Amino acid sequence: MRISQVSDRTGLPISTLRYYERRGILEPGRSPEGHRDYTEGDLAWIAFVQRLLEIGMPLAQVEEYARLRREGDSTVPQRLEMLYRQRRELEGRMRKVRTQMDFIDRKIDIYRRML
Amino acid sequence: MRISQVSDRTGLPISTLRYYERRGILEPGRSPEGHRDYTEGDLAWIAFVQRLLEIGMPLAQVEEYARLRREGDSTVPQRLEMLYRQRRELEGRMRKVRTQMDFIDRKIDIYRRML
DNA sequence: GTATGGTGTAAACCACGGTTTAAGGCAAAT
DNA sequence: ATTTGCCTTAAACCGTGGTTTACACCATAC
Repeated sequence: MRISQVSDRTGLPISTLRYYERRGILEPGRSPEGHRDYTEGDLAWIAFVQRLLEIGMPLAQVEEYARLRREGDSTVPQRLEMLYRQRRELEGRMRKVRTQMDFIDRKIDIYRRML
Repeated sequence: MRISQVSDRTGLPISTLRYYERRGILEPGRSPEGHRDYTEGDLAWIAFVQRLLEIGMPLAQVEEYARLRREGDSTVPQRLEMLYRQRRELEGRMRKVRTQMDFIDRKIDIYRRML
């Protein structure tokens, strides 16, 4: 599958697909003419990468994740550890949002009393 | 109070205090020599600005908030509306984090089964 | 044969919220 | 006297996650 199709199916701009490749996250095969040639497996991996980014994992960490993945199944424990770390990250974010909510609610209350 | 003390008490670098001033968020008085002279009221306002930024309000909106504040109590309803808007923003963020949490939990589960 | 569309590369550019540097000046403290 | 702390303006720089530009190549469509 060529890059424009991948762009259509993933919603990622072509430029971004090439950018991820520069960062070592993707490494599609090449057609005889030197064009990128993506497999369905590549597509699934891109979808996963999109999720990792959505949950706030920095690109550098996704890069590291990709590196581990290339090394094979023996690195599953490390990858799992990365996911756990990200989960803790999310827990922190959740707590933070709750604190912020409390703050804004108090402030809103003060303002309402002023009216 | 001079700028270095404000920097110490708020944790904001001097450069940032001057930057906020350029953006129209702060406007401390001046000493006879032309040095910035902050009051306790300024300090309280800076603390509030820090909270607004922490909860993810863009600097441009904080600027707008500051502008309203300068206009006096008649703008309290508009400011209240800004706070409501930010609260809705936070609600969205909360929902998002919950979705992300679900995703990562599912993925962790899959990986654990692989081991 | 030439126009169109897709591909390739490297490198500059973007938003955002600042931070840092440069270059010069004034006033109080040591 | 010289160090320290403040003042000014203007502009460059930072990280992050891309986006855009400039330029060329290749293959099919007309």
